[in-house]
Amino acid sequence: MSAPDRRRRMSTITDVAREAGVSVATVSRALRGLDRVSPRTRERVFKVATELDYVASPTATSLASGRTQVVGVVAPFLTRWFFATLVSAIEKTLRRHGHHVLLFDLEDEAYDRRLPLSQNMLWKRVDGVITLNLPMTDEELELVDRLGLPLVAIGTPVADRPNVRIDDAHAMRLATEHLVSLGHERIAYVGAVPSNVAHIQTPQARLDAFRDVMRSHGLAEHKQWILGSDWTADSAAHDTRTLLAAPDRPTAVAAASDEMAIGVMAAARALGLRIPEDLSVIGIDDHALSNVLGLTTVRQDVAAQGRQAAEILLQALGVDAPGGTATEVVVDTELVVRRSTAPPGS
Amino acid sequence: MSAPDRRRRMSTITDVAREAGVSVATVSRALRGLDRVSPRTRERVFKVATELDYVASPTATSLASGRTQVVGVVAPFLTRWFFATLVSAIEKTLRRHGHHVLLFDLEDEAYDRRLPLSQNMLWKRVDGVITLNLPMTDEELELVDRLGLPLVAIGTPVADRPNVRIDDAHAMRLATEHLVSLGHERIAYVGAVPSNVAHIQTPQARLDAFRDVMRSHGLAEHKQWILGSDWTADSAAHDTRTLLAAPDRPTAVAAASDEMAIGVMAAARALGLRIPEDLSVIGIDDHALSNVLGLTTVRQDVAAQGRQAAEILLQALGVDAPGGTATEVVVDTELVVRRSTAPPGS
DNA sequence: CTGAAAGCGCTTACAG
DNA sequence: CTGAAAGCGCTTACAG
Repeated sequence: MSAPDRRRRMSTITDVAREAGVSVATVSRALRGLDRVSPRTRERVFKVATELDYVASPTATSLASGRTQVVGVVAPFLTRWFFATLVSAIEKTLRRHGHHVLLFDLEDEAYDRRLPLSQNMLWKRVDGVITLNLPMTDEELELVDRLGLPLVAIGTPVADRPNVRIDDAHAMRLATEHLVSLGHERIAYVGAVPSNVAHIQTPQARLDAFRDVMRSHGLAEHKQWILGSDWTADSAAHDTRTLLAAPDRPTAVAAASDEMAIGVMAAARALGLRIPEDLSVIGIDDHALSNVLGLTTVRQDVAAQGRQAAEILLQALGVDAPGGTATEVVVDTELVVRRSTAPPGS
Repeated sequence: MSAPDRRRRMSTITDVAREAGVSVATVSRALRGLDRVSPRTRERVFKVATELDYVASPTATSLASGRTQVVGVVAPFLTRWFFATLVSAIEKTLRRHGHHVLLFDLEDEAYDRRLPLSQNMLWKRVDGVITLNLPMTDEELELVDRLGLPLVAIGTPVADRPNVRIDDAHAMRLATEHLVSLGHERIAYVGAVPSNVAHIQTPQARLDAFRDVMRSHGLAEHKQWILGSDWTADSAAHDTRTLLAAPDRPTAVAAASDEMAIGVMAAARALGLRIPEDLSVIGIDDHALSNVLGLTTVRQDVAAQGRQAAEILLQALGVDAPGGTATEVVVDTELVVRRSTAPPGS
C-alpha cells in the first residue's frame, strides 16, 4: 500500500500466442494439456508461457468455462476445534487438486441462530458446497438445487446428499459402556439439546445412545442429571457445578464432547473433587488438549472426515482425484483411556 | 448430486434489460446505485431484477471490472485458537461489506516449514491479502507487489505494510511483573524460539521482555529454565516435565501462550504439584479454555485484531467501511488474574 | 494439428 | 438521463 508501485502488466494469452507464433486457441489447448496439439508446438508454447510468467486469469477462465475451481465451505462456527480442523483438512485436499476454499462462517450474534446461505454467496462464485454439521433449511436446499451445485455434508446429513460422519450413537455407547464397565452406576450426562436446535442430529443421537446404554444395564436415569449446554467448556462447567456440589452427586459424567468434558473436569477440581478418584469424566472427540489433560475420550479422526468429504466433492465435480463416489462414509471411532476415568471411589 | 436436477437457467443482465425495456448499461448503473439514472427507471429495473431473481454474475463482473470482491487470508495454521479466531472475525467483517474470504492454510507436513504463496493462488483471484502472523519471503513480497495487491499483516509485520498486533514485549512484561510482584524469584520460561524460525517476531519479543524484567529485578536467569517448544500444549507439557520434577524446580512458569501454559499446568498436576500452591503458571492470550481452567493470563482481543485488519484492507480497496487508514494498530492487552498464580509456597 | 470467430455476462468510456 | 459499442481474457465448437 505505501509500498512503491512495482505493479506490472501481467501477460495474457494473447501475448503468449503472439510470442509463440500461434493462435490463442492453440495456446489454450496446449497449456491445458488437451490433445490435438503437436509436441513441438506444445513445447514452444510452454516455453514462452514460462518466460512471460503467464498464468491464465481465473476470472476469464471462469466466465468462459462456467467453472470457478472454488468450493464454498460453510460452517456454523469456526473457532471451535472440530470446525477449524475440518476446514484445514478440506483446504489442503482441495488445493492439492487445484481448487480453493471460499469460507462462510454463519455464526450469528444470537446463539442458536445462524445466517442463511444466499444466492449472492454462491452464484457463479463456487462450483460446489461442503457443509460442516449444518442443517440446511428448505430454502437453502432449494437454492443449491437451483444453482446446480453438488453438495457434501459432514456431520449432520443434508437431504439425500453424500454424507461423511461418525456413528454418534456408537461413539456415545463406547463412552457410556466404558463408565459402566468400571462399575459406575450414578452417571450424569452433559450436552443435551435445547429443543430449538433439536434438528441437529449429533446431540440427539448421543443423548439417545446414553439413555439406551443406561437402560440396558438397568441403571436409573435421573432427570436432573441430564444437563443441557451450549457445547462450550464454559457453559458445561457452569451448568454442572450445582450437580457436583450436591452430596448425592454422580460418580461419573459422560460429556457429549471433549470441550464440555474439560469444563466438567475444571468445575470438579474447583470444588475440590479429585479426578478420577472422586469423579470420572469422559468425552468424545480427542480434542487437541485432551491428551495433555489426561482426558479419557472416544476419538474421532476429524481431519479424515474433511479429507474424504473434499474428495467426494471433487469426484462430483469431475476432477480426477482419489476417493470414490461414496454416498455415505462413516468414519471409525475408538475408545482412548487416559487418566480421567477409574472405578468409583478408587 | 443424486438429487433431482432442478437447475434453472439463471437470468442475466440482458434478461432484465429486455424485460424492463432499457439497455444493459442502464441496468448495470441502476442496480449498482450509480447516479444519472432517473428514479422511475431505477425503480422499474429493481422491480424486474427482483422478479427474475437476478444476481449479477461475479465472474463476469470481475472480468469487466478487474475486481473480485475476494480477499486472500493466509495462515500458517488454522487449527490453533488464535488463527481460527482471527479468520472468523475477518470473514464476518469482510462479508458485512460485500467481500469474501479465500482461505490459504500454509501448514506443511514438515514442522517449521510452510508452503509458499504463488501467483496461481492470487492472480485475478483476490483483491488483497491479509497475513496472519506470517513472515513473508522476498519472493512472496515481490509477487504481491507485482500483482498490485494491498496487504495487511496481523502479528508479525511485513515490510512496510499496515500492521495490526499487540505489543508482545509489553504483554510479557505484564505477565512476568505479575509473578515477580507475587514474590517469585525462581521463574522458568516456556516458548523460546527455535533458531530456524527466529524471524518470527512474537516469540523473540516475548522472550526478550521476560529477560529484561528478570534482569531489571536482579533475578538470576537459569539457562536451562528457558525452554523451547513448538507452541502446542503437548510439547510444553513434555518439555517441562524434567524441569518440574527436579528438587530445585522453579516456583513459577511464564509461558508465551495460554496453550503452552495449559500444558505446563497439566504436566505439573501429573507430577502431583498443586497449582498455585506449589507452582504458579501464567500465559498470554486468554484462550477460550483459560477461564474455565482458572489460568491467569494477559488477555489480547484477537477478534478485534481481525476486524481492524479487515477494515484497513477494505479502506485500501476503496470500500466505504469504518476504520481509518492507520498503518499501525497496537491493540491493548490486560492482565487477568485467576487461580493459577499466587505467592510462592502459599 | 491449427485458426477464426462466437460467446461467456458484465463494466465503462463515449455520444447524444 | 440513456444507449450502442468496445473490451475484459479466456474456452469452445466449427472448419479446414
